[in-house]
Amino acid sequence: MFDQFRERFPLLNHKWDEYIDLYHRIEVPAKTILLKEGETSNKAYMIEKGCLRAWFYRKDKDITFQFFFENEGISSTESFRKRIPSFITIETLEPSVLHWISKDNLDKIMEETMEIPEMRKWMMDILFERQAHYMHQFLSLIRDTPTERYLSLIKDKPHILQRVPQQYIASYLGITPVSLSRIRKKVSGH
Amino acid sequence: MFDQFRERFPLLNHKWDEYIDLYHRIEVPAKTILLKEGETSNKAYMIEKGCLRAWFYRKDKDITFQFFFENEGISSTESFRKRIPSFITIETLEPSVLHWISKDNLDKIMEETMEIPEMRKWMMDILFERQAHYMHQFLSLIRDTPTERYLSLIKDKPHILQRVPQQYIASYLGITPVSLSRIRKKVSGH
DNA sequence: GCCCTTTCTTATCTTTTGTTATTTTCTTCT
DNA sequence: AGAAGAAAATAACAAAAGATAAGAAAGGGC
Repeated sequence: MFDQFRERFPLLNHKWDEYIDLYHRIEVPAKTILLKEGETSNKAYMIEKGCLRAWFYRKDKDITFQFFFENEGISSTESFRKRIPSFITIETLEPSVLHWISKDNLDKIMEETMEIPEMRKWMMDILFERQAHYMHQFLSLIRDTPTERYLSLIKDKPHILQRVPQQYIASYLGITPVSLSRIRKKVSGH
Repeated sequence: MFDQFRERFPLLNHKWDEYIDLYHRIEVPAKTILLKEGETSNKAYMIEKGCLRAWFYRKDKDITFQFFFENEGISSTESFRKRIPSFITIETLEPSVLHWISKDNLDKIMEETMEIPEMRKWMMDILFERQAHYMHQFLSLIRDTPTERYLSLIKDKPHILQRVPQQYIASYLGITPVSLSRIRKKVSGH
């Protein structure tokens, strides 16, 4: 799962071995909570296999605000970065295979690799992409109707619909499960 | 306006002079369009005085998705970074004093300063903060009602309400001007 | 395969928002 | 200051979404 990095950058191979050794592989069942709202995150995860969601409570309902799949990284960004309590819970939706690394070790990797211009550029790209991702999410909410957002989801991220229970998708779209069910009926040719 | 940077970082003073010379000061009236939807951005701006908004068309209505004030930087991020057409228009709301720099020059500054660990850390912080900003915007839209969002705006960013016409705030909240007017009436004690 | 639990759908009613049009208030410009 | 234009408030109606409850469908565990 880390071969993509190894191939991509001209860092000496043994350095990659060293870094990859700092990751720990774990297998966990569905509905495993990796980080609880209020706790301070000190692990970042890479997903080898499976699917996770990040969510939080709001008036005794849970609101999902992001899904994660294979080859993506996941952490409670602000909590992990600033060592403050997380406002989200991270939970597996399927049995998953994950690789985690501690904050201290990741910081160490960062410090070293950020000296290398190429790695730096790569890191910046990732940060800009993530910023753009959230910006477009925000934009879609002020611009589109729930029906339009559902249709975009079908078009752009069909894998989410296939693997994630509908109730979680509803809150991700900013609506109730009942409303999503109505929209689904409407768009499937009344 | 650049003194904040000069004081903050131990870069030799003459380096700052050199960088600051790459900025051009301009004074523009209200409703000046600095970048038009579809054009490729090659300038980034710093705001010395005034107030701007970023917006785009949607079904012949304009939708505002961000406001900018004194001491903030503004550009069509993706357009500027990737040299692709911008999907937003940038426009002054008040007569403003701005400082702009070309992409080439800013790239040059970046390349040099990113070698310095302290500057790098600062840059990373900025990128993370911006990511967190959009994330929270997104979150607020799937979590809160328009009324709640309006109340947060009063509480957290009262300066926006004081300086920006209501119709623009409405689309920023994801609702119509009529609806915002109703909400205002409701929360001001029926 | 069967039971139990969870998830999804459907129905009804209430509340909120959108739409369109009109009136009132506020700005701006000469 | 006064006129013209822009912005905001209001009204009336339509459309959409929330809340709650009940029944149908699906999925997991044994």
